[in-house]
Formats: sequence, C-alpha cells, structure tokens
Amino acid sequence: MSNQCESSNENCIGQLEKSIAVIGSKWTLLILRELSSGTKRFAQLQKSLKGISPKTLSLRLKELEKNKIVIKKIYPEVPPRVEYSFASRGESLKKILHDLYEWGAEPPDGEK
Amino acid sequence: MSNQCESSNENCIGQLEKSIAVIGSKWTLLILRELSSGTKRFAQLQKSLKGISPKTLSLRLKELEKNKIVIKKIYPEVPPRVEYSFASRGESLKKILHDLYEWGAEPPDGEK
DNA sequence: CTGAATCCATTCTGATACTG
DNA sequence: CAGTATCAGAATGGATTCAG
Repeated sequence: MSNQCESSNENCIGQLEKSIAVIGSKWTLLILRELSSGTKRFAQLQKSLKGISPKTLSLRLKELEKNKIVIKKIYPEVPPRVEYSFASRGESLKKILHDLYEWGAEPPDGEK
Repeated sequence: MSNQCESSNENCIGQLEKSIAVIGSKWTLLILRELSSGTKRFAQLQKSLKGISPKTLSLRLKELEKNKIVIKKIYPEVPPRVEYSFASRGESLKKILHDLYEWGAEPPDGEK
C-alpha cells in the first residue's frame, strides 16, 4: 500500500533523499563497516577510523541511532561505557548497499 | 570475482561512496524522476524542476552522463537542441532506489 | 536554446580544547 | 571514556549574467 514510488508521488522522493542523506554522509559507510564486525565503543571507533574527529563521529552516530540503524547501549558505570552495534534495520540496509556497490562496480559494457 | 564488499576491502567503500555521491546530490533524484517519464530537453527539465538553477542542472546532468545513468544527445541544429534520456544503467539503478525507498519507509517495528 | 562564468549564502567537516 | 563547544576552512547550492 502506497510504498510504490511513482512519478506523481512527491513524498517518496523526500523519503529517499532522507535515506540517502543518512548513509551518504562522509564517514557513515566506514562507521557501518566497523560495526559490521561487531559491537564497538566510542573510543574504539575513533581509533579505527583514523582521522575522524569526535564531533563528527558523535554526529554520525547520533544520526544512525535516530534512524534505527545502530543501537546505542549505555552502561551506568565509572568510567562511562557506551557500546554501539547494528540494529535490524542496519542489517537490511547492508543488502541494499551491496546491491548499490555491485551497480557501481558494473562495467559500462557495450557502449559506443 | 571480488565484487563482494567485505570488511577488509577498502576499495569497495570508495566505490560505494562514489555511487552514493552521484545519486545523493540535491536535485538528482528529481531529475531522474523527470527523465523516467521520457526524453527531455534542457529547458523542459529546468521548467519542470521549478527552482533549479541552470548551473546546478548542468552540473547534475554532466555527472549523470559521466556515470552513464543518462544519455545526452546533441542535434546539430539551430537553435541548438539537446535531449536527455535514461541509459540502461539508469534503469537498473531504479530498482535499487526502489529498494532503498522501501527500506526508508519501513516501520521501526518491534525493536527493543 | 544550451550551458558556462561569476559571486554570494549556506552547509558540512576538521582540529582542538574542555567538561561530566 | 564519552561527548560537547568553538572556530576556521572546504564544499555545495542558488541567482544572475553572458556567450555560442
């Protein structure tokens, strides 16, 4: 029901843009790759993703969390401990990203 | 062969980023929607996409053309006439965008 | 008509320092 | 350890004007 994206539907474009904006930000794919190998903590991510600033990492994680792509788990301990992991929506996203990758890697084939 | 995007492969991320950058730019999706209903000329697109500047439209079309998503056909006439239409890569992209749309529209459902 | 050039506004990102 | 605040620089988009 109405999850078809037709020429006349403005709304679906907006939805699509939102989705692309989330996964299209710089670092997002790298973050997802890191998390795909398992739960990670903030400092771990920061270390793996050499060059990312804490601000950017924080922003990206916040967005990913808001979009239910990753799950943030806070342990009320001292020192503070926070873990990030894939949510189920993140898992289903992986397949799409894989398709998109294949699309991009596809040879231009018989042109000209 | 090697079109699997694994944790250890840096290269595939770059490819993915490139693809997302192309389709993720503002207006790109709108342009693709316009073209999905058939071949269009520059002025037609500019008129349909109310608010787009010729510069932006030109840039986006150039990128889409470079990535073989749309085809540019120039008629050596006076006044000049240029037509844009979907390439085959554009067609296969449509399916992926549809999947992505469905992913984005997917309800957060039973999490927790 | 097509689209390149220019200038300006807005947004995004990075580096660094600092707090709970 | 986790994350925010601040500021500067880069990248992106828009309006307008001009040219082939």
